Amino acid sequence: MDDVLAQFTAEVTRALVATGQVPADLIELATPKPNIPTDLAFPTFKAAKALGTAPPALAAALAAALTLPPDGLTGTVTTFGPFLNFSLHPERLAVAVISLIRATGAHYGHQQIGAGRRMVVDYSAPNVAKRMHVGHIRSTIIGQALVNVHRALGYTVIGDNHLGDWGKQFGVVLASVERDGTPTGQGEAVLAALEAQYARYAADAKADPALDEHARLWSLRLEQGDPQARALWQWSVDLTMDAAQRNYDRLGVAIDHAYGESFYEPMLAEVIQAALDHGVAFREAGGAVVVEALDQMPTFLLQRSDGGTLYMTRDVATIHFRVREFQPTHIVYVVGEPQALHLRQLFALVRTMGYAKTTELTHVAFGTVFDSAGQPLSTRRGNMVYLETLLDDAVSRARAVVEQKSPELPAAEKQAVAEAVGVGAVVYNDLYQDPKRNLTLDWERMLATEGNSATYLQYSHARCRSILRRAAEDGSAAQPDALALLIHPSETRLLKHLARLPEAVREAGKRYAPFVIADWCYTTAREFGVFFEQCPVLKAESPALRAARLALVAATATALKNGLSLLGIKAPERM
RNA sequence: GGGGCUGUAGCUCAGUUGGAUAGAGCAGCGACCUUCUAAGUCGUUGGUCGCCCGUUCGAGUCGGGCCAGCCCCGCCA
Repeated sequence: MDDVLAQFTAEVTRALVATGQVPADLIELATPKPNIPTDLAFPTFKAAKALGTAPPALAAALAAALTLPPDGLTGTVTTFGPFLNFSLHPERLAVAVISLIRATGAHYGHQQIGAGRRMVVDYSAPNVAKRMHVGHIRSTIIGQALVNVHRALGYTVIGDNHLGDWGKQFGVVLASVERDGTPTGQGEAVLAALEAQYARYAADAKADPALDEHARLWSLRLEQGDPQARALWQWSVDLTMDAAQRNYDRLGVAIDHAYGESFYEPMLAEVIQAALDHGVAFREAGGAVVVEALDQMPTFLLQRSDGGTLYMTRDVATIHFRVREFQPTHIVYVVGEPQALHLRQLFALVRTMGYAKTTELTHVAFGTVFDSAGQPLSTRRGNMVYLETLLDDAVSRARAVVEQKSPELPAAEKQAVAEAVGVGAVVYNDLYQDPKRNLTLDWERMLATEGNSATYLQYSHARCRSILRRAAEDGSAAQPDALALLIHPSETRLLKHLARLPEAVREAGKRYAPFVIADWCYTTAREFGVFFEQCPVLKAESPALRAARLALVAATATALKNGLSLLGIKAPERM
């Protein structure tokens, strides 16, 4: 089913072509900026030039010659100099938009443009034996939103959690466990303990070469499949995933697979050999396998001189595996901007090797998180913020606000609202702006309950639901409606914006930019806020108008909830 | 030295096939709760779109050159 604006555009295009005065390939319609009081414009500059006439003359001639369908979505047609402007017909807009939202419900905004395409999304990727921190939250939250958006667009999406469960540092993890024992506890607390003993061991090893050598030995035992090393490693993987899962559950994150780096260990020799055979890489005198001067990019390694592999090696193997296993049309990496060069090199290498001939490879780069003093967050600086404590803190602050604003709610509901609001604030903080910008962790901004904030969006939804609940209680919800009565300017503005959700979802997918949907949600909430002030619903002048406004409120609630759901934000019924 | 990202109001950000008068929020000032949730709404203050040049009917948007901030550039991930 075409969305309303697509129908409108098609209708206008058909009418323009039917005049016989302008060929279809010269018709480029534009959506004017919000400050321009029209809904669709035909800037006639190019067409006029091609036809050898003046733009204002062409606009006027077309306006005179146009015949629009009498029952269509187009209302008035006007000219403004060289611009030929089309406005939506308020009554028919209301009927079309609300009917479509009613018919599609929780799927309003969903479409099928991605049908038949398969997308692997690589996101989250926590490191085993470490807590998830703000660096992982960006990948996790942006990645899940992109998964949601592309599923809504009809793509078959496969999420893959590329766990950092391999590499040299595991020798230190295992050696420290051997020396200091296995910490016990729940969630991130036990991981914190493990991190601490890792740090102690690493520090001691700097002074004591024997400890360093011992860690190297554990690393080797692990790579060779030694049962004891393997068992300890598995224990740390399970521990990490348990803790991560608690965070994922709260964030509405569900990742289909977790093929960690370790999974690719058996495929690495083949990858190195293939690169050598192909000639894209060579083995230098010291033994290292080198890729040089690929697409003017800096040299990098596929194998260390001591025979060890690198994350590049595993990443090549990962693409090779994903292509064979999933036959994806797209692979999307939700990885920080500092790794941009690495991924460009990776993509260039697999292209050269012929591993991903028909797969589009995309790096969705996100910026670095800074603290309020402008310092990057790092364990070493001591300003690191961990995901679980971040969520807990946000929820407890939200709880205080709920206590103050809605003391009448039952305790269990207060807690549920606080969880939705607190977690929503953290999620929204990562989704309200373009991911490639750097982000400042600003508690005031993040936990704001006004302006462009998750809380404001949730509040707007709750207000809709509140009206609908009252209507259901007094029985007025059952009245027959007359949607064509919705012609108040604030109603029309709201309806026009509701009509834009499908387009916003498409754009968010195309640009890998969830903030497009966040923006849509925000504008929806604003337009609803104006409508709420200006148009009484339950006390509307007539039963028919009340019923029509109730339908608009219901449509707004549905659409807003859909938008929030794509972002992974819950929409409580009351708050 | 080479490369990437960013630069729009005091602060945080939108502005994407070039198009009309560059938009929000926060902060500041002022107004509105006997009417559906004031976590709201309205008004107002605030701009050399980093700088210069170019492309053209038209540039915040495209191209080139500078400037500033962050990041990356073989044996970590």
